[in-house]
Amino acid sequence: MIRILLADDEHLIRGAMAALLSLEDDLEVVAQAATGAEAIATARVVRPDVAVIDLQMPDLDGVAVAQSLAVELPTCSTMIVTSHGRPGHLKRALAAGVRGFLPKTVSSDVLATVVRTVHTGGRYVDPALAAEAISAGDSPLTPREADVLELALEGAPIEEIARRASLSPGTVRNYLSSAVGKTGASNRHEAARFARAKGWI
Amino acid sequence: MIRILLADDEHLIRGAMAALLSLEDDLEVVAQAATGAEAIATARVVRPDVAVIDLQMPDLDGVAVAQSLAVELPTCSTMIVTSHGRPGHLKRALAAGVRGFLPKTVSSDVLATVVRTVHTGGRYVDPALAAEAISAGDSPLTPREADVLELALEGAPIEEIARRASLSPGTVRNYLSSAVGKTGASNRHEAARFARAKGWI
DNA sequence: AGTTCCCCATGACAGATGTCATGACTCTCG
DNA sequence: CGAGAGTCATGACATCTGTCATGGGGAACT
Repeated sequence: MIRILLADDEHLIRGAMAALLSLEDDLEVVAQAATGAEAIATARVVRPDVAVIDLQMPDLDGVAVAQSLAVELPTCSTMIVTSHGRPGHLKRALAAGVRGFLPKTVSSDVLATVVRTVHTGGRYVDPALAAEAISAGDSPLTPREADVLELALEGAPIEEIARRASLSPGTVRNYLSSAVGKTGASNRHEAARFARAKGWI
Repeated sequence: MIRILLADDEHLIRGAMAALLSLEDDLEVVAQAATGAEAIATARVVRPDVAVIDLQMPDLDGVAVAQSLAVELPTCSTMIVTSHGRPGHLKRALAAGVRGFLPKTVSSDVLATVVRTVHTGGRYVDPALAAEAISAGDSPLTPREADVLELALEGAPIEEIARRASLSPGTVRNYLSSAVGKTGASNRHEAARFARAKGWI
């Protein structure tokens, strides 16, 4: 019997997934959590075999949870399910030791299969997401450029970005200009959206 | 027995919700759809009592589906479930004749209860979303301002917005300036994000 | 030691953007 | 009808942004 921890902030989804996984004879949902912190705390106690974590949760990112679990419970395999699969997340997740990465568009059969796969030490990444990640390529942005571009995401004026990044406005403009060039965008806002879509920030 | 049509592009969620609803004795999921168009086509054939529609789907918006169903199948009550509850959607949904509006954070009990409520002609809107919608207030933007601001959302330069809206660049700048003033933002990008958050565009 | 890349900054310039004044046309409402 | 509001446009002005040249300092690699 594979003991599963399920974490998703959407109560409905979580309950439904639990119901669905429980239909399988060899799977058992032994704990549920609605936040990242809760997931970690619960995992410490119940020590599940597999943790199925939603990528987007109010507090801790699914990847952050996976990172903690990898350290604290090396015997527990972590897999992530997500609604919006951006390439960057996949890379970060794999780097954090996640063994399975699925969009929520897969069928329940696949989910159950992947739970078994990761439990036996295998890995599984959704082919479509993998292809997207490969096509997105590596980020051409330097760390600083990425920082600044991320602050630009909310549409703040350069003055504010400079303050928040503790840089001179001129430097911010240089970084942004460079980022705009690298992304092929026509202004920083477009560049920021593009980089976000690629998972670079 | 209440006959239900379930539409959600996320296969996993849809299957899970179906499993969950089927646990109830008086509910029966008679059809499922992965897109808006599919939902409408299927509904025409199976004529369900209640349609449970996800707000965000690849093709047609959940609200658009609700609108079609209200016309074609007046006997079918429509309710919408969503992950990201923005106030504007709620208003649009109610205007489209939707009888129930829920975030996916609710428990399955609530879902089942609301299905029964809307089936008997009642209405149900999640209290938290309702409060948010009220606090967001009505949009101060004129229709044209909203149009233009929406085009600005992607970060396009004014030149392109003007082309896409078939307006002169000067006019676009006037609308945007007005919108920026009304939202209290410091530039159009911030204004666009703000308006989006409020559900105005 | 030299090269290369990143970080940070400044200054200058052109073009994009935000703001304001102004005006014509249309529609609605009292 | 007149008032008010929305739509569309133009012109002028100040400011913001994007781009480019330039330079010092540090880290990494050859």
